[in-house]
Amino acid sequence: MNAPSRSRYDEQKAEAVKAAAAEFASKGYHGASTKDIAARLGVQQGSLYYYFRSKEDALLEVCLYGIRDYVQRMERIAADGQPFEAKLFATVTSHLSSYRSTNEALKVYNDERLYLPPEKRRNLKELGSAYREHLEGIFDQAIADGVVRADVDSHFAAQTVIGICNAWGDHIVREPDLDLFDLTRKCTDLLLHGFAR
Amino acid sequence: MNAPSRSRYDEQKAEAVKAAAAEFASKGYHGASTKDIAARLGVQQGSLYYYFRSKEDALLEVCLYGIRDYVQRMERIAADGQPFEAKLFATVTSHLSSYRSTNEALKVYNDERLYLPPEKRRNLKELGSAYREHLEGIFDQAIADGVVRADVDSHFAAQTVIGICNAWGDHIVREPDLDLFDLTRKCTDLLLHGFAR
DNA sequence: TCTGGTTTCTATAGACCTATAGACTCCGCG
DNA sequence: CGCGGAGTCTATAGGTCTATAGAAACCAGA
Repeated sequence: MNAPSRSRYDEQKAEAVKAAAAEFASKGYHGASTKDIAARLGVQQGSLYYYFRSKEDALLEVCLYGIRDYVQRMERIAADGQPFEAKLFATVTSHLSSYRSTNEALKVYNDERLYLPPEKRRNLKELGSAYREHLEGIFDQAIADGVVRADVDSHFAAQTVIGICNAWGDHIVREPDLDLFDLTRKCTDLLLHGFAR
Repeated sequence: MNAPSRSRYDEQKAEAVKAAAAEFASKGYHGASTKDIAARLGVQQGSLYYYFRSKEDALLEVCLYGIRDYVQRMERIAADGQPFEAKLFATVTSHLSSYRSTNEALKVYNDERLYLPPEKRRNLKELGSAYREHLEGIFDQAIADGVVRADVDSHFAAQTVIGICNAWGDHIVREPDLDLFDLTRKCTDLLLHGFAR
């Protein structure tokens, strides 16, 4: 991709983050050892410490990698001029496809970030809140526009959208041939109209 | 409760399972040590092995404890003669309130069961499948009755109901003064009618 | 009080894990 | 060729973890 502009160090570090993400995702933060990560990366255990100050820092980097571009996408969706339904569809698409594109790092963000000490979690918290608040804003706007029912609690709605996407994310990670488009359609259909006739 | 009918061993073991559940829920299976569990129970680390053959067995027992009565409740809901809406409400109520009543064991079942080796997970799998299938059956029936739209995929619907409940379950465990009734109402409202006007 | 069973304790073996220190290899450049 | 830095390796200190073995405490009934 942008190989020429990245140093060998950056490239290798990105690989290391991916390896850590994969191990953390499948075994959990505490269940994955630095030896496991190193083995996946094809180096010796001690060599990891050339790229990470500590295992905890590796987790932090994976989490950041997992949520960053994802928040940016959310900002773009919130700011574009699309109607509510399109925004919702785009949100779900973005969220679900993250589970494929960013190599399990989002799953790690969701499941393992709580194991970080508070001071290291601060940046993450801001990113996560930013995401939720953008989504809430989209719902507030839709309520004001009369597209969403006035009695809907936008905080509940945003959390639930995130929750549904994360819940299906677990399935996506585990079942590689799930049809994401179909799943996205079903999710937005539920969110908009429910199951009742 | 039924203290007279239970031996001292059974009582202490139940306490041990609860302690293990609490530790596994807050630190994860690998992050919680047998020493932590013992400390919470008020005994020495080695003493745990009087009740559990291994740490893994402790996890298994916690998971079983977490899902058992919950499946039974689902069976009762599926079999009662109530209309669909009432069944759905009861399902969500049952699921969400489990996160309070059974002391985090359901959370452990959801988040940590994958760390069990396949042979120990078999029983759990059956219980989990039973749960999902009952829920699917409720949706199939509702579709047949014309209460739920014919184009709804009952498998997707069941998984999503479970996913939403689990997602909110995480919040419930972390925030003790969430209003469960209100939350249940909002969830069923979403599931039935969606957010759109 | 003595006895046998139940429950808990102490102590430890043996494994594994993180992080560090210092040596080694590789490669671009003068 | 020789140098210097980047990246990787080996080896290990120091800690924690699970599981076990055997001693000790407790308790009910004869």
